[in-house]
Amino acid sequence: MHDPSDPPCHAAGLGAAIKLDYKRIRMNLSEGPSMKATYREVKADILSKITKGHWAPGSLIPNEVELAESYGCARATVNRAMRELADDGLIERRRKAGTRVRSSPVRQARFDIPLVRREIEDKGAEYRYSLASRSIEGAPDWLRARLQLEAGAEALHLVCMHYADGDPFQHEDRWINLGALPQAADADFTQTGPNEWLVATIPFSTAEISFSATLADRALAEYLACDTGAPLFTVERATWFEGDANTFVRLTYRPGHRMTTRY
Amino acid sequence: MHDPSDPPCHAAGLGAAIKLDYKRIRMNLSEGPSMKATYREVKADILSKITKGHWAPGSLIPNEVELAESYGCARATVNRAMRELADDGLIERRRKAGTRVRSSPVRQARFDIPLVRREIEDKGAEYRYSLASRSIEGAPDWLRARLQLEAGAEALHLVCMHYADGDPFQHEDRWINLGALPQAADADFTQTGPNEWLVATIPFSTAEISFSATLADRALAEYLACDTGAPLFTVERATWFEGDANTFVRLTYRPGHRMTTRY
DNA sequence: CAGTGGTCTAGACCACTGA
DNA sequence: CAGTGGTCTAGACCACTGT
Repeated sequence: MHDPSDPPCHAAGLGAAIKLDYKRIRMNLSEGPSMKATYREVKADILSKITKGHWAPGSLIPNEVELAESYGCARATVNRAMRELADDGLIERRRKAGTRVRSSPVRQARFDIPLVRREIEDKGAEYRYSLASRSIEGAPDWLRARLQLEAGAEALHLVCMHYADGDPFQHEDRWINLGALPQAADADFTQTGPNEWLVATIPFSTAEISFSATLADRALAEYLACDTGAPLFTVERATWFEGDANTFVRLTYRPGHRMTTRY
Repeated sequence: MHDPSDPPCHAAGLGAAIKLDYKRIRMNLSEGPSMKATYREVKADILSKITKGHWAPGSLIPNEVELAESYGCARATVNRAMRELADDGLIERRRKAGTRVRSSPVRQARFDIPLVRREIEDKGAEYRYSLASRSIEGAPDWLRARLQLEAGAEALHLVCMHYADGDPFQHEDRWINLGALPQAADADFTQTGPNEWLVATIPFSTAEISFSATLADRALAEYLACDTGAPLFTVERATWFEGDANTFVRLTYRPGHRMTTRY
């Protein structure tokens, strides 16, 4: 994930394809300090020792000073390689105890959370947006619970649709906390979606996101032009900015949608 | 994601809560080089400048040398702070062009992909495993396509169930490529699941993972003790080791399952 | 070609933590 | 208390890339 050669959208580069400098092709990193190694080469070499089983899961790796000597580089260089491997979940480091190969590597995947517009345009399809309904309501109990809002909090409730080449792609059911974002009441959501407005207004926030499967009820089926009872992939997201909840959204995708990544 | 103070399982620490050294409490990082700053302090300070709007999205940030002077630290220290912010998707760096605040930050979330056993035991429930069926079959066409297997490839097909406190939790439909893992044919999957065997056998591999929603058919409904037609959250994963596909699995969760994270 | 980030170094001190 | 990783430095050279 640090490696600039990783594809930008995916993660945890196990296959750290390093750009090979042909001057270095002949060197055998496992042997002597024939040439100084870069941190990427060190990282790649250690990685291969792990994946090829030379260093078994759970076993202790030489310490940084020793590795630096054997690779013929500075300790800081080894340190960076090891730190990234630790971030990638492949090794475990503890002071005094040393560094070990993880017995069962942490499996983690990183997902991009794109704006719908980009998601659609990246497919090469034409994006279209439409606002289905807009109202200001007292926040219902489930929403107040979810966002930790006070009793009596008011929210802007929007229902929108996103289309790809004219076909329904995603249904958006959004609540904006007017206590934190009163200016949302004056925003015009008929031309662009609330997501784009929010990104422009509060670009940096923390979020809680969850994925699940839901059944198409009558209304959703009509919006998404699918059968009632279809299984739909759903994303819910709540975001906060400086402690205040500002929005909750439920995004429901058309049938068959998948979210994919590599790691 | 680099910050050791982040919770271990989640990601992209926007709220980089740094452990405050009380000796430093009085210093104002935005002012002079009254005291040397650590990379975490630099990172936190830059982050706050961004989130609080002092540095607008799209705007240019001072270069490393200038920042190092204003924070009273070495350029390498600023570099590490900035590199991590770039990894977190908050800023964009280009040689010669300098560093800019991302106009719309890259939203990405990191998910842990736990073993089912851990997932269940972490809930405080008792884990139970059961093998429902086992057979060696020619790989069906869809599987050969998905894993890029040759015609005539043989696969071990396993169907398993995972229970939490006796209730069905997850249905596992797994195919193991016997071309790459012939020893799987001799493994005993009656006591422990194929996942644990695979982790022990080929701990490091690359994977493609995808999430979707599927409908419970008759068989799934019986396995999961739910109604036919229930919407089920599904994870599919294919893994490769050194270019050879070794397994494909479809994991279907009991109704109502959610996968959640923060970022 | 010049400005910016990318990386490396040799050495230093610090912080944790296992024995 | 001693060994290991965590971080910082001051300086250097390199690799891109905008102008």
